[in-house]
Amino acid sequence: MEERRTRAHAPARRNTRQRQMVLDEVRSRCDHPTAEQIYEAVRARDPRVSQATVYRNLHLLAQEGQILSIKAPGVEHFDLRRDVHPHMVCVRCGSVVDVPLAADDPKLDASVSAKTGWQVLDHQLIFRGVCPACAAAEAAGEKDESPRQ
Amino acid sequence: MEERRTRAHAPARRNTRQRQMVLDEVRSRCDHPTAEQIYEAVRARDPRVSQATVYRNLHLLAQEGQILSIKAPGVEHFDLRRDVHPHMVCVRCGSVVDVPLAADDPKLDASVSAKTGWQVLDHQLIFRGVCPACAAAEAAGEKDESPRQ
DNA sequence: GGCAATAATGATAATCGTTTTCGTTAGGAA
DNA sequence: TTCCTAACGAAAACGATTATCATTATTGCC
Repeated sequence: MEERRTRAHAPARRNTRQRQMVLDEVRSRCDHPTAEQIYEAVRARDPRVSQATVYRNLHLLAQEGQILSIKAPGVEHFDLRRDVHPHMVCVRCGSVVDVPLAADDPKLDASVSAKTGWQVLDHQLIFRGVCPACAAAEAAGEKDESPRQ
Repeated sequence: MEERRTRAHAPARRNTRQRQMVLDEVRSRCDHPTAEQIYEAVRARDPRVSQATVYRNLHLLAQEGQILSIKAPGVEHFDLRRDVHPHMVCVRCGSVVDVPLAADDPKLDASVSAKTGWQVLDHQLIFRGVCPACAAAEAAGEKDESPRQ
Protein backbone atom coordinates (compact mmCIF):
# COMPACT_ATOMS: atom_id res chain seq x y z
CA MET A 1 0.00 0.00 0.00
CA GLU A 2 1.21 3.41 -1.03
CA GLU A 3 4.76 2.74 -2.17
CA ARG A 4 4.70 2.27 -5.89
CA ARG A 5 8.23 3.57 -6.14
CA THR A 6 8.73 5.16 -2.80
CA ARG A 7 11.44 2.85 -1.56
CA ALA A 8 12.08 0.54 -4.50
CA HIS A 9 14.52 2.96 -6.12
CA ALA A 10 14.80 6.34 -4.49
CA PRO A 11 13.58 9.60 -6.07
CA ALA A 12 16.01 8.95 -8.94
CA ARG A 13 18.15 12.08 -8.91
CA ARG A 14 19.48 12.70 -12.37
CA ASN A 15 22.88 14.08 -13.12
CA THR A 16 22.31 16.66 -15.78
CA ARG A 17 24.91 18.68 -17.57
CA GLN A 18 23.23 21.88 -16.37
CA ARG A 19 23.28 20.80 -12.74
CA GLN A 20 26.97 20.00 -12.97
CA MET A 21 27.72 23.38 -14.53
CA VAL A 22 25.92 25.20 -11.73
CA LEU A 23 27.77 23.25 -9.05
CA ASP A 24 31.12 23.72 -10.79
CA GLU A 25 30.52 27.43 -11.07
CA VAL A 26 29.77 27.91 -7.37
CA ARG A 27 32.75 25.74 -6.42
CA SER A 28 35.12 27.66 -8.68
CA ARG A 29 34.47 30.97 -7.00
CA CYS A 30 35.84 32.43 -3.83
CA ASP A 31 33.17 35.10 -3.50
CA HIS A 32 29.48 34.74 -2.71
CA PRO A 33 27.66 34.88 -6.01
CA THR A 34 23.95 35.53 -6.47
CA ALA A 35 21.77 33.32 -8.64
CA GLU A 36 21.98 35.99 -11.30
CA GLN A 37 25.78 35.87 -11.31
CA ILE A 38 25.84 32.10 -11.54
CA TYR A 39 23.33 32.33 -14.35
CA GLU A 40 25.56 34.68 -16.29
CA ALA A 41 28.63 32.53 -15.77
CA VAL A 42 26.85 29.34 -16.80
CA ARG A 43 25.31 31.12 -19.74
CA ALA A 44 28.80 32.11 -20.91
CA ARG A 45 29.54 28.42 -21.26
CA ASP A 46 26.18 27.48 -22.74
CA PRO A 47 23.76 30.23 -23.74
CA ARG A 48 20.85 27.84 -23.89
CA VAL A 49 20.68 27.24 -20.13
CA SER A 50 17.68 28.99 -18.66
CA GLN A 51 17.40 31.08 -15.53
CA ALA A 52 14.79 28.77 -14.04
CA THR A 53 17.21 25.87 -14.30
CA VAL A 54 19.89 27.79 -12.44
CA TYR A 55 17.48 28.70 -9.64
CA ARG A 56 16.14 25.16 -9.45
CA ASN A 57 19.58 23.64 -9.20
CA LEU A 58 20.98 26.15 -6.73
CA HIS A 59 18.11 25.37 -4.39
CA LEU A 60 18.43 21.66 -4.94
CA LEU A 61 22.15 21.73 -4.21
CA ALA A 62 21.58 23.85 -1.12
CA GLN A 63 18.95 21.43 0.08
CA GLU A 64 21.33 18.54 -0.44
CA GLY A 65 23.96 20.41 1.56
CA GLN A 66 26.42 20.66 -1.32
CA ILE A 67 26.42 24.45 -1.13
CA LEU A 68 25.13 27.00 1.37
CA SER A 69 22.40 29.52 0.75
CA ILE A 70 22.78 32.93 2.36
CA LYS A 71 19.49 34.77 2.65
CA ALA A 72 20.80 38.29 2.62
CA PRO A 73 18.19 41.04 2.72
CA GLY A 74 16.90 41.46 -0.81
CA VAL A 75 18.96 38.86 -2.66
CA GLU A 76 20.00 35.33 -2.00
CA HIS A 77 23.72 34.49 -2.24
CA PHE A 78 25.48 31.15 -2.40
CA ASP A 79 28.63 29.85 -0.79
CA LEU A 80 30.80 26.87 -1.65
CA ARG A 81 31.45 26.34 2.07
CA ARG A 82 29.03 23.94 3.66
CA ASP A 83 29.48 24.81 7.33
CA VAL A 84 27.29 27.47 8.91
CA HIS A 85 29.32 30.62 9.47
CA PRO A 86 28.63 34.35 9.75
CA HIS A 87 28.50 36.77 6.82
CA MET A 88 28.60 40.50 6.34
CA VAL A 89 26.63 42.43 3.71
CA CYS A 90 27.49 45.87 2.46
CA VAL A 91 24.39 48.04 2.61
CA ARG A 92 25.76 50.21 -0.19
CA CYS A 93 26.95 47.79 -2.89
CA GLY A 94 25.43 44.51 -1.67
CA SER A 95 28.71 42.59 -1.59
CA VAL A 96 28.95 39.68 0.84
CA VAL A 97 32.01 38.37 2.68
CA ASP A 98 32.70 35.72 5.30
CA VAL A 99 33.25 36.97 8.83
CA PRO A 100 36.21 35.42 10.64
CA LEU A 101 34.57 34.62 13.95
CA ALA A 102 35.02 31.50 15.99
CA ALA A 103 32.36 28.97 15.03
CA ASP A 104 29.17 29.30 17.04
CA ASP A 105 28.25 26.90 19.74
CA PRO A 106 27.25 23.71 17.92
CA LYS A 107 24.60 23.12 20.57
CA LEU A 108 22.94 26.45 19.82
CA ASP A 109 20.19 25.07 17.60
CA ALA A 110 19.43 22.26 20.02
CA SER A 111 19.31 24.66 22.95
CA VAL A 112 16.91 27.00 21.16
CA SER A 113 14.80 24.04 20.17
CA ALA A 114 14.59 22.91 23.78
CA LYS A 115 13.68 26.41 24.98
CA THR A 116 11.04 27.18 22.39
CA GLY A 117 9.51 23.89 21.34
CA TRP A 118 10.26 24.64 17.69
CA GLN A 119 12.01 22.19 15.43
CA VAL A 120 15.13 24.21 14.59
CA LEU A 121 16.72 23.60 11.19
CA ASP A 122 19.62 26.06 11.17
CA HIS A 123 20.52 29.68 11.75
CA GLN A 124 22.27 32.60 10.14
CA LEU A 125 24.29 35.41 11.62
CA ILE A 126 24.42 38.40 9.28
CA PHE A 127 26.20 41.66 9.89
CA ARG A 128 25.26 44.79 7.98
CA GLY A 129 27.91 47.35 7.29
CA VAL A 130 29.80 49.42 4.76
CA CYS A 131 32.70 47.80 2.94
CA PRO A 132 36.04 49.62 2.72
CA ALA A 133 35.54 50.43 -0.96
CA CYS A 134 32.16 52.07 -0.39
CA ALA A 135 33.41 53.85 2.72
CA ALA A 136 36.24 55.30 0.64
CA ALA A 137 33.82 56.35 -2.09
CA GLU A 138 31.66 58.11 0.48
CA ALA A 139 34.63 59.88 2.00
CA ALA A 140 35.65 60.97 -1.49
CA GLY A 141 32.48 63.00 -1.61
CA GLU A 142 29.97 60.81 -3.40
CA LYS A 143 26.54 62.27 -2.74
CA ASP A 144 23.75 60.08 -1.37
CA GLU A 145 25.19 58.59 1.79
CA SER A 146 22.05 56.99 3.13
CA PRO A 147 22.18 53.21 3.56
CA ARG A 148 20.00 51.19 1.21
CA GLN A 149 18.04 48.04 1.91
CA MET B 1 27.99 78.63 1.14
CA GLU B 2 25.90 75.55 0.68
CA GLU B 3 23.63 75.57 3.70
CA ARG B 4 20.43 77.22 2.74
CA ARG B 5 18.55 75.28 5.40
CA THR B 6 21.05 72.59 6.23
CA ARG B 7 21.65 73.54 9.81
CA ALA B 8 19.32 76.44 10.43
CA HIS B 9 16.35 74.26 11.27
CA ALA B 10 16.91 70.55 10.64
CA PRO B 11 15.18 68.62 7.85
CA ALA B 12 11.84 69.50 9.48
CA ARG B 13 10.31 66.11 10.16
CA ARG B 14 6.55 66.40 10.06
CA ASN B 15 4.20 64.56 12.34
CA THR B 16 1.50 63.26 10.11
CA ARG B 17 -1.61 61.40 11.12
CA GLN B 18 -0.56 58.47 8.92
CA ARG B 19 2.88 58.23 10.48
CA GLN B 20 1.36 58.17 13.94
CA MET B 21 -1.08 55.45 12.96
CA VAL B 22 1.73 53.27 11.63
CA LEU B 23 3.79 53.70 14.78
CA ASP B 24 0.77 53.08 17.04
CA GLU B 25 -0.07 49.95 15.14
CA VAL B 26 3.42 48.43 15.50
CA ARG B 27 3.52 49.41 19.16
CA SER B 28 0.13 47.88 19.89
CA ARG B 29 1.15 44.43 18.72
CA CYS B 30 3.04 41.71 20.46
CA ASP B 31 3.81 39.78 17.28
CA HIS B 32 6.10 40.71 14.42
CA PRO B 33 3.88 42.11 11.68
CA THR B 34 4.86 42.53 8.05
CA ALA B 35 4.34 45.79 6.17
CA GLU B 36 1.28 44.21 4.59
CA GLN B 37 -0.26 43.43 7.99
CA ILE B 38 0.37 46.94 9.26
CA TYR B 39 -1.14 48.26 6.04
CA GLU B 40 -4.30 46.25 6.61
CA ALA B 41 -4.60 47.34 10.23
CA VAL B 42 -4.07 51.00 9.41
CA ARG B 43 -6.45 50.72 6.50
CA ALA B 44 -9.13 49.40 8.86
CA ARG B 45 -8.91 52.70 10.68
CA ASP B 46 -8.65 54.85 7.56
CA PRO B 47 -9.15 53.24 4.16
CA ARG B 48 -7.57 56.15 2.36
CA VAL B 49 -4.04 55.44 3.59
CA SER B 50 -1.91 54.03 0.79
CA GLN B 51 0.52 51.15 0.84
CA ALA B 52 3.42 53.37 -0.17
CA THR B 53 2.86 55.54 2.87
CA VAL B 54 2.98 52.54 5.18
CA TYR B 55 6.25 51.32 3.65
CA ARG B 56 7.76 54.79 3.73
CA ASN B 57 6.91 55.29 7.38
CA LEU B 58 7.96 51.85 8.54
CA HIS B 59 11.38 52.42 7.02
CA LEU B 60 11.61 55.93 8.40
CA LEU B 61 10.71 54.76 11.90
CA ALA B 62 13.20 51.89 11.66
CA GLN B 63 15.88 54.31 10.55
CA GLU B 64 15.10 56.58 13.48
CA GLY B 65 15.36 53.61 15.81
CA GLN B 66 11.75 53.78 16.97
CA ILE B 67 11.06 50.25 15.73
CA LEU B 68 13.23 47.37 14.55
CA SER B 69 13.24 45.90 11.08
CA ILE B 70 13.74 42.16 10.77
CA LYS B 71 14.92 41.16 7.31
CA ALA B 72 13.53 37.64 7.24
CA PRO B 73 14.08 35.71 4.01
CA GLY B 74 11.42 36.87 1.59
CA VAL B 75 9.53 39.37 3.72
CA GLU B 76 10.49 42.12 6.08
CA HIS B 77 8.93 42.11 9.54
CA PHE B 78 8.82 44.79 12.21
CA ASP B 79 9.25 44.69 15.95
CA LEU B 80 8.29 47.20 18.62
CA ARG B 81 11.41 46.26 20.57
CA ARG B 82 14.39 48.45 19.80
CA ASP B 83 17.22 46.29 21.07
CA VAL B 84 18.90 43.80 18.75
CA HIS B 85 17.83 40.28 19.62
CA PRO B 86 17.52 36.94 17.82
CA HIS B 87 14.44 35.79 15.92
CA MET B 88 13.11 32.54 14.56
CA VAL B 89 11.18 32.15 11.32
CA CYS B 90 8.91 29.24 10.47
CA VAL B 91 9.83 27.93 7.03
CA ARG B 92 6.30 26.62 6.58
CA CYS B 93 4.01 29.47 7.60
CA GLY B 94 6.45 32.38 7.78
CA SER B 95 5.62 33.36 11.36
CA VAL B 96 8.31 35.10 13.36
CA VAL B 97 8.98 34.95 17.11
CA ASP B 98 11.60 36.29 19.49
CA VAL B 99 14.19 33.81 20.69
CA PRO B 100 14.92 33.92 24.40
CA LEU B 101 18.70 33.87 24.30
CA ALA B 102 21.05 35.89 26.44
CA ALA B 103 21.87 39.14 24.68
CA ASP B 104 24.88 38.89 22.41
CA ASP B 105 28.20 40.34 23.29
CA PRO B 106 27.74 44.11 22.94
CA LYS B 107 31.29 44.34 21.65
CA LEU B 108 30.56 41.94 18.81
CA ASP B 109 30.06 44.61 16.14
CA ALA B 110 33.16 46.49 17.23
CA SER B 111 35.23 43.34 17.25
CA VAL B 112 34.10 42.38 13.75
CA SER B 113 34.80 45.89 12.59
CA ALA B 114 38.32 45.71 13.96
CA LYS B 115 38.94 42.33 12.34
CA THR B 116 37.58 43.14 8.91
CA GLY B 117 38.05 46.84 8.35
CA TRP B 118 34.36 47.26 7.58
CA GLN B 119 32.19 49.85 9.22
CA VAL B 120 29.70 47.59 11.01
CA LEU B 121 26.18 48.94 11.51
CA ASP B 122 24.40 46.07 13.21
CA HIS B 123 23.71 42.36 12.93
CA GLN B 124 20.90 39.87 12.94
CA LEU B 125 20.71 36.32 14.23
CA ILE B 126 17.91 34.40 12.57
CA PHE B 127 16.96 30.79 13.21
CA ARG B 128 14.95 28.83 10.66
CA GLY B 129 12.66 26.15 11.89
CA VAL B 130 9.18 24.70 12.02
CA CYS B 131 6.74 26.14 14.54
CA PRO B 132 4.74 23.78 16.77
CA ALA B 133 1.52 24.43 14.87
CA CYS B 134 3.04 23.53 11.51
CA ALA B 135 4.85 20.54 13.00
CA ALA B 136 1.51 19.29 14.32
CA ALA B 137 -0.14 19.84 10.95
CA GLU B 138 2.61 17.85 9.28
CA ALA B 139 2.31 15.04 11.76
CA ALA B 140 -1.43 15.01 11.16
CA GLY B 141 -0.70 13.97 7.61
CA GLU B 142 -0.75 17.15 5.61
CA LYS B 143 0.95 16.43 2.30
CA ASP B 144 3.83 18.60 1.05
CA GLU B 145 6.36 18.48 3.85
CA SER B 146 9.22 20.20 2.06
CA PRO B 147 10.42 23.45 3.61
CA ARG B 148 9.75 26.60 1.62
CA GLN B 149 11.89 29.67 1.26
C1' DG C 1 -5.09 83.42 12.28
C1' DG C 2 -3.42 83.31 7.65
C1' DC C 3 0.15 81.98 4.18
C1' DA C 4 3.66 80.23 1.66
C1' DA C 5 7.28 76.55 1.34
C1' DT C 6 7.86 71.95 0.98
C1' DA C 7 7.47 67.31 3.47
C1' DA C 8 4.46 63.93 2.82
C1' DT C 9 0.71 61.78 0.70
C1' DG C 10 -2.26 58.65 -2.59
C1' DA C 11 -2.70 56.25 -6.84
C1' DT C 12 -0.41 53.86 -9.93
C1' DA C 13 3.22 52.06 -12.63
C1' DA C 14 7.55 50.02 -12.48
C1' DT C 15 11.14 47.10 -10.73
C1' DC C 16 13.43 43.18 -8.90
C1' DG C 17 14.28 38.64 -7.59
C1' DT C 18 12.20 34.49 -7.78
C1' DT C 19 8.73 30.86 -8.89
C1' DT C 20 5.29 28.64 -11.72
C1' DT C 21 3.54 26.79 -15.91
C1' DC C 22 3.62 23.80 -19.55
C1' DG C 23 5.08 21.63 -23.64
C1' DT C 24 9.63 19.36 -24.82
C1' DT C 25 14.03 16.92 -23.99
C1' DA C 26 16.99 13.57 -22.30
C1' DG C 27 18.87 10.56 -18.06
C1' DG C 28 19.11 5.97 -16.86
C1' DA C 29 16.91 1.60 -15.17
C1' DA C 30 15.01 -2.34 -17.29
C1' DT D 1 16.52 0.10 -27.26
C1' DT D 2 12.60 1.41 -24.89
C1' DC D 3 9.97 3.78 -21.62
C1' DC D 4 9.12 6.48 -17.62
C1' DT D 5 9.58 10.69 -15.77
C1' DA D 6 13.06 14.03 -13.84
C1' DA D 7 14.61 17.90 -15.60
C1' DC D 8 14.70 21.27 -19.00
C1' DG D 9 13.70 26.06 -21.67
C1' DA D 10 10.82 29.91 -22.58
C1' DA D 11 7.75 32.75 -20.97
C1' DA D 12 4.35 34.38 -18.03
C1' DA D 13 3.14 35.10 -13.34
C1' DC D 14 4.11 36.37 -8.84
C1' DG D 15 4.85 38.93 -4.35
C1' DA D 16 7.24 42.34 -2.06
C1' DT D 17 8.96 46.63 -2.45
C1' DT D 18 10.18 51.15 -4.62
C1' DA D 19 9.72 55.03 -7.82
C1' DT D 20 6.95 58.62 -10.04
C1' DC D 21 4.28 62.56 -9.93
C1' DA D 22 0.46 65.44 -9.31
C1' DT D 23 -1.99 66.79 -5.02
C1' DT D 24 -2.53 67.69 -0.05
C1' DA D 25 -1.63 69.40 4.42
C1' DT D 26 1.99 70.46 8.33
C1' DT D 27 4.77 73.75 10.04
C1' DG D 28 7.55 77.93 10.68
C1' DC D 29 6.83 82.60 10.26
C1' DC D 30 4.68 87.12 9.90
